[in-house]
Amino acid sequence: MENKMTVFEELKARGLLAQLTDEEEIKELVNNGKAVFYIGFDPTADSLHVGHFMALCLMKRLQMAGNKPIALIGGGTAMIGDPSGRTDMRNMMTRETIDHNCECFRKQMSRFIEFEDSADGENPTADSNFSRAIMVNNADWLRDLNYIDFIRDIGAHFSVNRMLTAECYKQRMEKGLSFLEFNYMIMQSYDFLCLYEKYGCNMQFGGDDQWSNMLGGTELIRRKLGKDAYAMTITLLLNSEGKKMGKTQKGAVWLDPEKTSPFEFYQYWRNVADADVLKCLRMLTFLPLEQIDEMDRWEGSQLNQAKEILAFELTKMIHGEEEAARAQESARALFTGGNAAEMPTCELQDGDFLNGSIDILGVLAASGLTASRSEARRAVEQGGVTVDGEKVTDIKTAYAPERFAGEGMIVKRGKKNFRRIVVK
RNA sequence: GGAUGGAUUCCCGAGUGGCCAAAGGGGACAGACUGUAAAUCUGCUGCAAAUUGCUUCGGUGGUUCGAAUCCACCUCCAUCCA
Repeated sequence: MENKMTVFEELKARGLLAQLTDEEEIKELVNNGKAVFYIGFDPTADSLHVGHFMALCLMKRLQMAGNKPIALIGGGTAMIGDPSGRTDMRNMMTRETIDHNCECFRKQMSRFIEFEDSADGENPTADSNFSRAIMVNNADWLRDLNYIDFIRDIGAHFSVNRMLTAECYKQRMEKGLSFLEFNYMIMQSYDFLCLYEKYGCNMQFGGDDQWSNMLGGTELIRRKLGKDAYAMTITLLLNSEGKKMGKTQKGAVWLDPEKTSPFEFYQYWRNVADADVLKCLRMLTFLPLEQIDEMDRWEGSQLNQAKEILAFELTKMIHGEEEAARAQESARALFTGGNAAEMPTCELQDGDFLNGSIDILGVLAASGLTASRSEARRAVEQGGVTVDGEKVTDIKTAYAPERFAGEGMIVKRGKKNFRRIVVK
Protein backbone atom coordinates (compact mmCIF):
# COMPACT_ATOMS: atom_id res chain seq x y z
CA MET A 1 0.00 0.00 0.00
CA GLU A 2 2.96 2.28 0.61
CA ASN A 3 3.79 2.40 -3.03
CA LYS A 4 0.34 3.17 -4.15
CA MET A 5 0.18 5.39 -7.18
CA THR A 6 -1.41 8.74 -6.87
CA VAL A 7 -4.73 9.19 -8.62
CA PHE A 8 -3.19 11.38 -11.20
CA GLU A 9 -0.49 8.87 -12.03
CA GLU A 10 -3.07 6.18 -12.25
CA LEU A 11 -5.24 8.13 -14.64
CA LYS A 12 -2.24 8.77 -16.74
CA ALA A 13 -1.10 5.18 -16.70
CA ARG A 14 -4.50 4.05 -17.79
CA GLY A 15 -4.31 6.32 -20.78
CA LEU A 16 -7.29 8.35 -19.75
CA LEU A 17 -5.82 11.79 -19.98
CA ALA A 18 -5.89 13.64 -23.25
CA GLN A 19 -5.37 17.38 -22.86
CA LEU A 20 -4.77 19.51 -19.80
CA THR A 21 -4.57 23.22 -19.29
CA ASP A 22 -1.97 23.01 -16.58
CA GLU A 23 -0.60 19.63 -15.68
CA GLU A 24 1.30 20.57 -12.53
CA GLU A 25 -1.53 22.49 -11.00
CA ILE A 26 -4.13 19.87 -11.81
CA LYS A 27 -1.95 17.10 -10.45
CA GLU A 28 -1.50 19.00 -7.23
CA LEU A 29 -5.20 19.68 -6.71
CA VAL A 30 -6.38 16.25 -7.68
CA ASN A 31 -3.86 14.29 -5.65
CA ASN A 32 -4.65 16.23 -2.55
CA GLY A 33 -8.38 16.06 -2.79
CA LYS A 34 -8.71 19.75 -3.37
CA ALA A 35 -10.48 19.64 -6.67
CA VAL A 36 -14.10 20.50 -7.07
CA PHE A 37 -14.72 19.38 -10.58
CA TYR A 38 -17.64 19.07 -12.86
CA ILE A 39 -18.54 16.94 -15.81
CA GLY A 40 -21.45 17.78 -18.02
CA PHE A 41 -23.91 15.27 -19.40
CA ASP A 42 -26.25 16.12 -22.22
CA PRO A 43 -29.60 14.47 -21.67
CA THR A 44 -30.13 13.50 -25.28
CA ALA A 45 -31.68 10.14 -24.45
CA ASP A 46 -33.51 8.55 -21.56
CA SER A 47 -30.57 6.45 -20.48
CA LEU A 48 -26.86 6.84 -20.08
CA HIS A 49 -24.76 4.79 -22.43
CA VAL A 50 -21.25 3.47 -22.63
CA GLY A 51 -19.96 6.82 -23.78
CA HIS A 52 -20.90 8.29 -20.42
CA PHE A 53 -19.45 5.42 -18.54
CA MET A 54 -15.86 6.59 -18.66
CA ALA A 55 -16.87 9.93 -17.28
CA LEU A 56 -18.66 8.19 -14.45
CA CYS A 57 -15.59 6.11 -13.71
CA LEU A 58 -13.45 9.18 -13.69
CA MET A 59 -15.78 10.81 -11.22
CA LYS A 60 -15.66 7.73 -9.07
CA ARG A 61 -11.88 7.56 -9.12
CA LEU A 62 -11.48 11.17 -8.23
CA GLN A 63 -14.12 10.97 -5.58
CA MET A 64 -12.30 8.08 -3.97
CA ALA A 65 -9.27 10.30 -3.83
CA GLY A 66 -11.22 12.85 -1.88
CA ASN A 67 -12.24 15.27 -4.58
CA LYS A 68 -15.69 16.62 -4.98
CA PRO A 69 -17.58 15.79 -8.15
CA ILE A 70 -20.38 17.84 -9.58
CA ALA A 71 -22.53 16.11 -12.13
CA LEU A 72 -24.03 18.70 -14.36
CA ILE A 73 -27.02 17.65 -16.34
CA GLY A 74 -27.48 19.80 -19.37
CA GLY A 75 -31.20 20.40 -19.21
CA GLY A 76 -30.55 23.90 -20.48
CA THR A 77 -27.81 23.29 -23.00
CA ALA A 78 -29.75 20.37 -24.44
CA MET A 79 -32.21 22.97 -25.70
CA ILE A 80 -29.43 24.09 -28.00
CA GLY A 81 -27.49 20.99 -28.96
CA ASP A 82 -23.74 20.68 -29.03
CA PRO A 83 -22.37 20.93 -32.56
CA SER A 84 -18.91 19.63 -31.56
CA GLY A 85 -17.67 17.04 -33.97
CA ARG A 86 -21.00 16.67 -35.63
CA THR A 87 -21.68 17.04 -39.29
CA ASP A 88 -25.38 17.57 -38.99
CA MET A 89 -27.68 19.48 -36.72
CA ARG A 90 -29.27 17.68 -33.85
CA ASN A 91 -32.98 17.22 -33.75
CA MET A 92 -34.57 19.69 -31.45
CA MET A 93 -35.92 18.15 -28.34
CA THR A 94 -38.94 19.36 -26.47
CA ARG A 95 -38.63 20.63 -22.97
CA GLU A 96 -40.70 17.70 -21.69
CA THR A 97 -38.40 15.14 -23.24
CA ILE A 98 -35.36 16.86 -21.85
CA ASP A 99 -36.81 17.04 -18.37
CA HIS A 100 -37.74 13.40 -18.52
CA ASN A 101 -34.24 12.46 -19.62
CA CYS A 102 -32.69 14.50 -16.83
CA GLU A 103 -34.72 12.54 -14.33
CA CYS A 104 -33.55 9.24 -15.82
CA PHE A 105 -29.93 10.35 -15.72
CA ARG A 106 -30.25 11.36 -12.12
CA LYS A 107 -31.49 7.92 -11.15
CA GLN A 108 -28.82 6.03 -13.03
CA MET A 109 -25.98 8.15 -11.82
CA SER A 110 -26.82 7.85 -8.20
CA ARG A 111 -26.05 4.16 -8.48
CA PHE A 112 -22.41 4.88 -9.26
CA ILE A 113 -21.55 7.99 -7.38
CA GLU A 114 -22.24 8.93 -3.82
CA PHE A 115 -24.32 12.03 -3.69
CA GLU A 116 -25.16 14.39 -0.90
CA ASP A 117 -28.42 13.59 0.74
CA SER A 118 -30.09 16.84 -0.05
CA ALA A 119 -30.19 17.77 -3.68
CA ASP A 120 -29.73 21.49 -3.10
CA GLY A 121 -26.79 21.01 -0.76
CA GLU A 122 -26.59 24.47 0.65
CA ASN A 123 -23.71 23.76 2.97
CA PRO A 124 -21.47 21.26 1.26
CA THR A 125 -18.27 22.23 2.99
CA ALA A 126 -18.54 20.21 6.17
CA ASP A 127 -15.34 18.20 6.16
CA SER A 128 -16.63 14.66 6.15
CA ASN A 129 -19.03 15.58 3.44
CA PHE A 130 -16.65 17.34 1.15
CA SER A 131 -16.25 14.58 -1.39
CA ARG A 132 -19.94 13.81 -1.63
CA ALA A 133 -21.05 14.59 -5.13
CA ILE A 134 -23.72 17.03 -6.04
CA MET A 135 -25.93 17.07 -9.02
CA VAL A 136 -27.10 20.20 -10.72
CA ASN A 137 -29.11 20.98 -13.79
CA ASN A 138 -28.12 23.94 -15.87
CA ALA A 139 -31.73 24.44 -16.85
CA ASP A 140 -31.98 26.13 -13.46
CA TRP A 141 -29.87 29.06 -14.52
CA LEU A 142 -29.93 28.95 -18.31
CA ARG A 143 -33.57 28.78 -19.17
CA ASP A 144 -34.57 32.03 -17.57
CA LEU A 145 -31.67 34.10 -18.80
CA ASN A 146 -32.40 37.52 -20.13
CA TYR A 147 -30.93 37.81 -23.57
CA ILE A 148 -29.78 41.43 -23.41
CA ASP A 149 -28.23 41.08 -19.98
CA PHE A 150 -26.56 37.90 -20.95
CA ILE A 151 -24.89 39.05 -24.12
CA ARG A 152 -23.70 42.20 -22.36
CA ASP A 153 -22.27 40.36 -19.36
CA ILE A 154 -20.99 37.24 -20.99
CA GLY A 155 -21.11 37.61 -24.74
CA ALA A 156 -18.82 40.60 -24.59
CA HIS A 157 -15.99 38.36 -23.46
CA PHE A 158 -16.06 36.13 -26.49
CA SER A 159 -14.35 36.82 -29.75
CA VAL A 160 -16.18 35.47 -32.74
CA ASN A 161 -12.97 35.37 -34.70
CA ARG A 162 -11.46 33.11 -32.11
CA MET A 163 -14.48 30.93 -31.77
CA LEU A 164 -14.55 30.32 -35.48
CA THR A 165 -11.07 28.88 -35.38
CA ALA A 166 -12.06 26.37 -32.68
CA GLU A 167 -11.58 22.80 -33.69
CA CYS A 168 -15.06 21.78 -32.69
CA TYR A 169 -16.64 23.93 -35.36
CA LYS A 170 -14.31 22.89 -38.16
CA GLN A 171 -16.48 20.11 -39.43
CA ARG A 172 -19.51 22.29 -39.34
CA MET A 173 -17.94 25.14 -41.27
CA GLU A 174 -18.44 23.12 -44.41
CA LYS A 175 -21.96 21.94 -43.81
CA GLY A 176 -23.27 25.01 -42.12
CA LEU A 177 -23.68 25.98 -38.52
CA SER A 178 -26.67 27.78 -37.11
CA PHE A 179 -26.34 30.68 -34.73
CA LEU A 180 -28.20 28.63 -32.17
CA GLU A 181 -25.57 25.94 -32.09
CA PHE A 182 -22.78 28.43 -32.32
CA ASN A 183 -23.89 29.61 -28.90
CA TYR A 184 -23.39 26.25 -27.30
CA MET A 185 -19.82 27.04 -26.37
CA ILE A 186 -20.86 30.22 -24.65
CA MET A 187 -23.52 28.42 -22.66
CA GLN A 188 -21.09 25.77 -21.53
CA SER A 189 -18.55 28.39 -20.58
CA TYR A 190 -21.19 30.18 -18.60
CA ASP A 191 -22.00 26.95 -16.75
CA PHE A 192 -18.43 26.73 -15.59
CA LEU A 193 -18.52 30.31 -14.40
CA CYS A 194 -21.73 29.72 -12.47
CA LEU A 195 -20.39 26.61 -10.83
CA TYR A 196 -17.19 28.38 -9.96
CA GLU A 197 -19.07 31.13 -8.24
CA LYS A 198 -21.63 28.93 -6.57
CA TYR A 199 -19.61 25.88 -5.53
CA GLY A 200 -16.01 26.90 -5.96
CA CYS A 201 -15.75 24.51 -8.84
CA ASN A 202 -12.22 24.88 -10.13
CA MET A 203 -12.01 22.18 -12.73
CA GLN A 204 -13.91 20.78 -15.62
CA PHE A 205 -13.48 17.38 -17.18
CA GLY A 206 -15.04 15.96 -20.24
CA GLY A 207 -14.56 14.09 -23.46
CA ASP A 208 -11.76 15.20 -25.72
CA ASP A 209 -14.28 16.62 -28.17
CA GLN A 210 -15.24 19.10 -25.47
CA TRP A 211 -11.84 20.74 -25.29
CA SER A 212 -12.75 23.99 -27.02
CA ASN A 213 -15.92 24.36 -25.03
CA MET A 214 -14.04 23.79 -21.82
CA LEU A 215 -11.33 26.25 -22.65
CA GLY A 216 -14.04 28.78 -23.26
CA GLY A 217 -15.03 28.34 -19.63
CA THR A 218 -11.57 28.76 -18.15
CA GLU A 219 -11.05 31.89 -20.20
CA LEU A 220 -14.37 33.31 -19.21
CA ILE A 221 -13.57 32.79 -15.55
CA ARG A 222 -10.24 34.49 -15.97
CA ARG A 223 -11.68 37.45 -17.80
CA LYS A 224 -14.70 37.85 -15.62
CA LEU A 225 -13.22 37.10 -12.20
CA GLY A 226 -9.51 37.15 -12.77
CA LYS A 227 -9.30 33.64 -11.27
CA ASP A 228 -7.74 30.47 -12.55
CA ALA A 229 -9.74 27.40 -13.35
CA TYR A 230 -8.59 24.26 -15.08
CA ALA A 231 -9.76 21.89 -17.71
CA MET A 232 -8.81 18.38 -18.58
CA THR A 233 -10.13 16.06 -21.21
CA ILE A 234 -10.42 12.30 -21.23
CA THR A 235 -9.29 10.31 -24.20
CA LEU A 236 -12.23 9.27 -26.30
CA LEU A 237 -12.63 5.55 -26.33
CA LEU A 238 -12.03 4.72 -29.96
CA ASN A 239 -11.64 1.29 -31.42
CA SER A 240 -8.73 0.33 -33.60
CA GLU A 241 -10.60 1.62 -36.62
CA GLY A 242 -10.93 5.03 -35.10
CA LYS A 243 -14.63 4.86 -34.41
CA LYS A 244 -16.24 5.67 -31.12
CA MET A 245 -16.87 2.57 -29.09
CA GLY A 246 -20.17 1.80 -27.52
CA LYS A 247 -22.14 2.04 -30.69
CA THR A 248 -23.62 -0.86 -32.51
CA GLN A 249 -25.60 -1.03 -35.68
CA LYS A 250 -28.73 -0.76 -33.60
CA GLY A 251 -27.47 2.26 -31.75
CA ALA A 252 -25.79 2.91 -28.46
CA VAL A 253 -24.99 0.32 -25.85
CA TRP A 254 -27.16 1.50 -22.99
CA LEU A 255 -26.64 1.14 -19.30
CA ASP A 256 -30.35 0.66 -18.74
CA PRO A 257 -31.06 -3.10 -18.67
CA GLU A 258 -34.41 -2.47 -20.31
CA LYS A 259 -32.71 -0.99 -23.33
CA THR A 260 -29.65 -3.21 -23.51
CA SER A 261 -29.99 -6.47 -21.60
CA PRO A 262 -27.10 -7.60 -19.42
CA PHE A 263 -26.55 -10.44 -21.86
CA GLU A 264 -26.25 -8.10 -24.84
CA PHE A 265 -24.09 -5.80 -22.81
CA TYR A 266 -21.79 -8.66 -21.93
CA GLN A 267 -21.63 -9.82 -25.52
CA TYR A 268 -20.72 -6.38 -26.76
CA TRP A 269 -17.52 -6.45 -24.71
CA ARG A 270 -16.91 -10.12 -25.27
CA ASN A 271 -16.75 -9.31 -28.98
CA VAL A 272 -14.32 -6.40 -29.02
CA ALA A 273 -11.42 -6.72 -31.40
CA ASP A 274 -8.08 -8.06 -30.17
CA ALA A 275 -6.51 -4.70 -30.69
CA ASP A 276 -8.94 -3.05 -28.30
CA VAL A 277 -9.16 -5.37 -25.31
CA LEU A 278 -6.26 -4.08 -23.31
CA LYS A 279 -7.15 -0.49 -23.91
CA CYS A 280 -10.67 -1.15 -22.70
CA LEU A 281 -9.45 -2.98 -19.61
CA ARG A 282 -7.20 -0.10 -18.72
CA MET A 283 -9.61 2.65 -19.38
CA LEU A 284 -12.86 1.16 -18.17
CA THR A 285 -12.23 -1.30 -15.40
CA PHE A 286 -10.98 -0.85 -11.89
CA LEU A 287 -8.73 -3.88 -12.07
CA PRO A 288 -5.25 -3.20 -10.73
CA LEU A 289 -2.79 -2.10 -13.37
CA GLU A 290 -0.35 -4.88 -12.53
CA GLN A 291 -2.98 -7.44 -13.39
CA ILE A 292 -3.74 -5.71 -16.66
CA ASP A 293 -0.07 -5.49 -17.56
CA GLU A 294 0.08 -9.21 -17.00
CA MET A 295 -2.68 -9.76 -19.53
CA ASP A 296 -0.87 -7.51 -21.93
CA ARG A 297 1.56 -10.35 -22.50
CA TRP A 298 -1.15 -12.72 -23.62
CA GLU A 299 -1.31 -13.53 -27.26
CA GLY A 300 -3.51 -15.09 -29.86
CA SER A 301 -6.51 -17.00 -28.68
CA GLN A 302 -5.48 -16.44 -25.11
CA LEU A 303 -6.83 -12.96 -25.55
CA ASN A 304 -10.25 -14.54 -25.46
CA GLN A 305 -9.78 -14.87 -21.73
CA ALA A 306 -9.00 -11.22 -21.48
CA LYS A 307 -12.20 -10.50 -23.34
CA GLU A 308 -14.17 -12.59 -20.90
CA ILE A 309 -12.65 -10.73 -18.02
CA LEU A 310 -13.41 -7.42 -19.61
CA ALA A 311 -17.00 -8.37 -20.33
CA PHE A 312 -17.51 -9.79 -16.88
CA GLU A 313 -15.99 -6.86 -15.03
CA LEU A 314 -17.98 -4.27 -16.91
CA THR A 315 -21.24 -6.16 -16.68
CA LYS A 316 -20.63 -6.52 -12.98
CA MET A 317 -20.12 -2.83 -12.53
CA ILE A 318 -23.27 -1.91 -14.38
CA HIS A 319 -25.67 -4.73 -13.61
CA GLY A 320 -24.21 -6.37 -10.55
CA GLU A 321 -22.25 -9.55 -10.02
CA GLU A 322 -25.20 -11.87 -10.24
CA GLU A 323 -26.29 -10.65 -13.65
CA ALA A 324 -22.73 -10.71 -14.86
CA ALA A 325 -22.31 -14.33 -13.84
CA ARG A 326 -25.54 -15.28 -15.55
CA ALA A 327 -24.58 -13.52 -18.73
CA GLN A 328 -21.21 -15.20 -18.72
CA GLU A 329 -22.65 -18.63 -18.12
CA SER A 330 -25.16 -18.23 -20.91
CA ALA A 331 -22.58 -16.96 -23.33
CA ARG A 332 -20.27 -19.85 -22.61
CA ALA A 333 -23.05 -22.39 -22.96
CA LEU A 334 -24.29 -20.95 -26.20
CA PHE A 335 -20.97 -20.82 -27.88
CA THR A 336 -19.92 -24.26 -26.85
CA GLY A 337 -23.13 -25.78 -28.09
CA GLY A 338 -24.84 -26.21 -24.77
CA ASN A 339 -28.15 -24.88 -23.68
CA ALA A 340 -28.42 -21.63 -21.85
CA ALA A 341 -30.82 -20.46 -19.26
CA GLU A 342 -30.31 -16.82 -20.01
CA MET A 343 -31.14 -15.83 -23.49
CA PRO A 344 -33.27 -13.18 -25.07
CA THR A 345 -36.67 -14.81 -25.19
CA CYS A 346 -39.50 -14.00 -27.48
CA GLU A 347 -43.14 -14.93 -27.09
CA LEU A 348 -45.21 -15.63 -30.12
CA GLN A 349 -48.80 -14.46 -30.12
CA ASP A 350 -51.78 -16.35 -31.48
CA GLY A 351 -51.90 -13.90 -34.33
CA ASP A 352 -48.48 -15.03 -35.52
CA PHE A 353 -49.90 -18.39 -36.50
CA LEU A 354 -51.65 -18.82 -39.79
CA ASN A 355 -53.83 -21.89 -40.22
CA GLY A 356 -52.31 -23.44 -37.14
CA SER A 357 -48.66 -23.07 -38.05
CA ILE A 358 -45.94 -20.52 -38.54
CA ASP A 359 -43.19 -20.72 -41.12
CA ILE A 360 -39.54 -20.15 -40.41
CA LEU A 361 -39.62 -16.73 -42.02
CA GLY A 362 -42.42 -15.77 -39.70
CA VAL A 363 -40.48 -16.95 -36.68
CA LEU A 364 -37.43 -14.93 -37.66
CA ALA A 365 -39.36 -11.78 -38.38
CA ALA A 366 -41.63 -12.01 -35.34
CA SER A 367 -38.75 -12.59 -32.98
CA GLY A 368 -36.83 -9.62 -34.29
CA LEU A 369 -33.95 -11.77 -35.44
CA THR A 370 -34.53 -10.25 -38.85
CA ALA A 371 -36.22 -7.00 -39.69
CA SER A 372 -38.50 -8.38 -42.34
CA ARG A 373 -39.55 -11.58 -44.01
CA SER A 374 -37.43 -10.70 -47.00
CA GLU A 375 -34.39 -10.46 -44.81
CA ALA A 376 -35.34 -13.74 -43.16
CA ARG A 377 -35.61 -15.35 -46.57
CA ARG A 378 -32.12 -14.25 -47.45
CA ALA A 379 -30.74 -15.47 -44.15
CA VAL A 380 -32.21 -18.93 -44.71
CA GLU A 381 -31.15 -19.06 -48.33
CA GLN A 382 -27.60 -18.25 -47.35
CA GLY A 383 -27.54 -20.97 -44.76
CA GLY A 384 -27.44 -18.68 -41.77
CA VAL A 385 -30.37 -20.01 -39.78
CA THR A 386 -30.32 -22.81 -37.27
CA VAL A 387 -33.20 -24.23 -35.23
CA ASP A 388 -32.24 -26.24 -32.15
CA GLY A 389 -28.85 -26.89 -33.67
CA GLU A 390 -30.06 -27.95 -37.11
CA LYS A 391 -29.59 -25.85 -40.16
CA VAL A 392 -32.77 -24.82 -41.91
CA THR A 393 -32.50 -24.93 -45.67
CA ASP A 394 -36.09 -24.70 -46.86
CA ILE A 395 -37.78 -21.34 -46.53
CA LYS A 396 -41.14 -23.10 -46.46
CA THR A 397 -40.37 -25.00 -43.26
CA ALA A 398 -43.29 -24.49 -40.90
CA TYR A 399 -43.97 -25.28 -37.27
CA ALA A 400 -47.04 -26.04 -35.21
CA PRO A 401 -47.61 -24.31 -31.86
CA GLU A 402 -46.76 -27.50 -29.97
CA ARG A 403 -43.24 -27.21 -31.30
CA PHE A 404 -42.66 -24.27 -28.99
CA ALA A 405 -43.86 -25.97 -25.83
CA GLY A 406 -41.68 -26.53 -22.80
CA GLU A 407 -38.20 -25.20 -23.28
CA GLY A 408 -39.29 -23.54 -26.49
CA MET A 409 -37.24 -23.43 -29.62
CA ILE A 410 -33.79 -21.99 -29.99
CA VAL A 411 -33.35 -20.09 -33.18
CA LYS A 412 -29.99 -18.82 -34.26
CA ARG A 413 -29.32 -16.37 -37.05
CA GLY A 414 -25.72 -16.02 -37.99
CA LYS A 415 -23.12 -16.85 -35.41
CA LYS A 416 -24.08 -14.61 -32.60
CA ASN A 417 -27.79 -13.97 -32.67
CA PHE A 418 -29.80 -16.32 -30.55
CA ARG A 419 -33.35 -16.25 -29.42
CA ARG A 420 -35.52 -18.61 -27.49
CA ILE A 421 -38.99 -18.73 -28.94
CA VAL A 422 -41.95 -19.77 -26.85
CA VAL A 423 -45.69 -19.53 -27.26
CA LYS A 424 -47.74 -17.51 -24.89
C1' G B 1 -33.58 40.62 -50.38
C1' G B 2 -30.62 39.10 -55.24
C1' A B 3 -27.60 35.42 -58.17
C1' U B 4 -25.92 30.45 -58.69
C1' G B 5 -25.62 25.32 -57.48
C1' G B 6 -27.96 21.41 -54.76
C1' A B 7 -31.61 17.56 -52.21
C1' U B 8 -31.27 10.00 -55.11
C1' U B 9 -31.92 3.86 -51.11
C1' C B 10 -28.13 3.09 -44.17
C1' C B 11 -23.90 6.68 -45.92
C1' C B 12 -21.04 8.72 -50.15
C1' G B 13 -22.33 9.03 -55.09
C1' A B 14 -23.86 7.84 -60.67
C1' G B 15 -28.27 8.34 -63.35
C1' U B 16 -31.22 14.13 -67.22
C1' G B 17 -38.05 10.33 -70.73
C1' G B 18 -39.01 3.70 -71.17
C1' C B 19 -33.74 -1.33 -71.10
C1' C B 20 -34.43 1.69 -63.34
C1' A B 21 -35.73 -1.27 -57.29
C1' A B 22 -31.97 2.58 -59.75
C1' A B 23 -24.21 1.92 -61.56
C1' G B 24 -19.91 2.17 -58.32
C1' G B 25 -17.83 2.49 -53.44
C1' G B 26 -18.34 2.27 -48.07
C1' G B 27 -20.97 0.12 -44.22
C1' A B 28 -24.21 -3.74 -42.48
C1' C B 29 -25.71 -8.75 -42.82
C1' A B 30 -24.78 -14.12 -44.24
C1' G B 31 -21.27 -18.15 -45.82
C1' A B 32 -16.00 -20.23 -46.00
C1' C B 33 -11.51 -19.84 -43.01
C1' U B 34 -10.80 -18.87 -37.52
C1' G B 35 -10.32 -17.90 -31.47
C1' U B 36 -17.41 -15.31 -30.30
C1' A B 37 -10.72 -11.44 -33.01
C1' A B 38 -8.47 -9.36 -37.43
C1' A B 39 -7.30 -10.03 -42.54
C1' U B 40 -8.98 -12.48 -46.97
C1' C B 41 -12.47 -14.68 -50.47
C1' U B 42 -17.85 -15.41 -51.79
C1' G B 43 -22.80 -14.03 -51.50
C1' C B 44 -26.26 -10.39 -50.19
C1' U B 45 -28.31 -5.43 -49.14
C1' G B 46 -36.74 -1.67 -50.54
C1' C B 47 -41.30 -4.70 -49.24
C1' A B 48 -44.36 -8.85 -50.12
C1' A B 49 -49.08 -14.04 -51.20
C1' A B 50 -42.08 -13.92 -54.80
C1' U B 51 -39.85 -16.48 -62.35
C1' U B 52 -44.68 -12.10 -60.37
C1' G B 53 -46.70 -7.79 -57.85
C1' C B 54 -46.35 -3.26 -54.87
C1' U B 55 -44.00 1.24 -52.85
C1' U B 56 -39.46 4.45 -53.35
C1' C B 57 -35.19 9.29 -55.89
C1' G B 58 -36.97 16.69 -50.68
C1' G B 59 -42.84 18.11 -50.93
C1' U B 60 -47.31 19.18 -53.82
C1' G B 61 -49.54 19.52 -58.40
C1' G B 62 -48.94 19.13 -63.85
C1' U B 63 -47.16 17.39 -69.02
C1' U B 64 -46.78 12.33 -71.16
C1' C B 65 -49.01 5.93 -73.28
C1' G B 66 -44.74 6.19 -69.75
C1' A B 67 -41.24 10.69 -64.94
C1' A B 68 -35.65 9.96 -60.33
C1' U B 69 -35.22 12.39 -65.21
C1' C B 70 -39.51 17.60 -68.32
C1' C B 71 -42.76 21.99 -66.27
C1' A B 72 -44.92 25.01 -62.02
C1' C B 73 -45.11 26.19 -57.09
C1' C B 74 -43.21 25.16 -52.19
C1' U B 75 -39.58 23.53 -48.32
C1' C B 76 -34.66 22.96 -46.85
C1' C B 77 -29.19 23.45 -47.70
C1' A B 78 -24.46 25.48 -49.67
C1' U B 79 -21.67 29.44 -52.14
C1' C B 80 -21.29 34.52 -53.67
C1' C B 81 -23.51 39.61 -53.51
C1' A B 82 -26.26 42.95 -50.07
